[in-house]
Amino acid sequence: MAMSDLIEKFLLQLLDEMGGVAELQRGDLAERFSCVPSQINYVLTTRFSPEHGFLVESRRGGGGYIRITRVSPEPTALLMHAINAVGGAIDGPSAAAFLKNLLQAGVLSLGAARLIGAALGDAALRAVPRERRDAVRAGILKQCLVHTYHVL
Amino acid sequence: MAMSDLIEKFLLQLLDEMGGVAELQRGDLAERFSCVPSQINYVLTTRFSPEHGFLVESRRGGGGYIRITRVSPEPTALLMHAINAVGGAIDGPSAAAFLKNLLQAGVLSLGAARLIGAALGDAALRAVPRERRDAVRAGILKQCLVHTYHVL
DNA sequence: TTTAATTTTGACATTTCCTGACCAAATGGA
DNA sequence: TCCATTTGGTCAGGAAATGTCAAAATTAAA
Repeated sequence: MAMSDLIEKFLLQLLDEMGGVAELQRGDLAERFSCVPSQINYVLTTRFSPEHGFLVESRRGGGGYIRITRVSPEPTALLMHAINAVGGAIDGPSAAAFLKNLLQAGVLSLGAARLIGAALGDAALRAVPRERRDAVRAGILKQCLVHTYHVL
Repeated sequence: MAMSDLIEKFLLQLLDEMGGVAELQRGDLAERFSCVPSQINYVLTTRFSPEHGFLVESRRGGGGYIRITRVSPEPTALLMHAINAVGGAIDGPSAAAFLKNLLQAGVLSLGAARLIGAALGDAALRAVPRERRDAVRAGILKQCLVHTYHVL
């Protein structure tokens, strides 16, 4: 088993114990495994990338740190599925359910979900005749999701 | 956690307790944290800059002071004005200009501005007859801004 | 056995933090 | 007025972290 695998395993276990967020110092970890610090970067980029469902933040200088956060894996797949599932019309409650799901899956931030919710509400669509609102709502929702997909 | 972070935290809490304005003496604060006075300046410039939403005033000499003021109430006024200015209908370019202004004023994040832009675009409103799009757009934009106002 | 992919290492760059020496302004008393 | 005292400001440099990149070593695949 390569050293990178050991480091990965260590970090995964740490993440489990810490409930999804682990904060550490690169030098410490490197010392613990008797390797050069830059090897930690290698492990982070190859095994803790966003595609693998992790977010890595860091800060340099005195008191610097590296923070690894477990996020939902494969947001793009979920988004694609959601976009296809919206269809040509969608009523308010269904749209709200969609947003709630994507929020809980971590694909949308709370702020984004609420913002889209505001754009989809009946208050926002007052200028649209009732019988056409579901179609308009679908168009807006889809476009917002497509936008989110592109931003990801 | 670096000392600068501790000082920042202390000041933020003080600002909360004081309702947005904190007045203090550089030497006192430095002594409290056992650091050199210039470290206070470092914290102020790196964490309480105007971009971060703070105003820092000071005076030297006997009875000198440093006053930190939270200047986030500004965005709410801008938002109110914008909401009132939208009116009952708004075309695409005008809406884009609105968003750009609010973005530059720091009222909207880049992500939020783009998201609203996506919800307002012709692609999202293709289910709406052209002659009614400006009215629908105004409704959505207004509702998004109202939502942002409530979140602030 | 070759060839390609992955891992490991180290030199160098960049960012952030902390300190201290020196500078500038306001105050107050002689 | 003059000057000593009391504040805060500025700047440069060292220290403490992380980031980058490419070459060397190893391992896996054809």
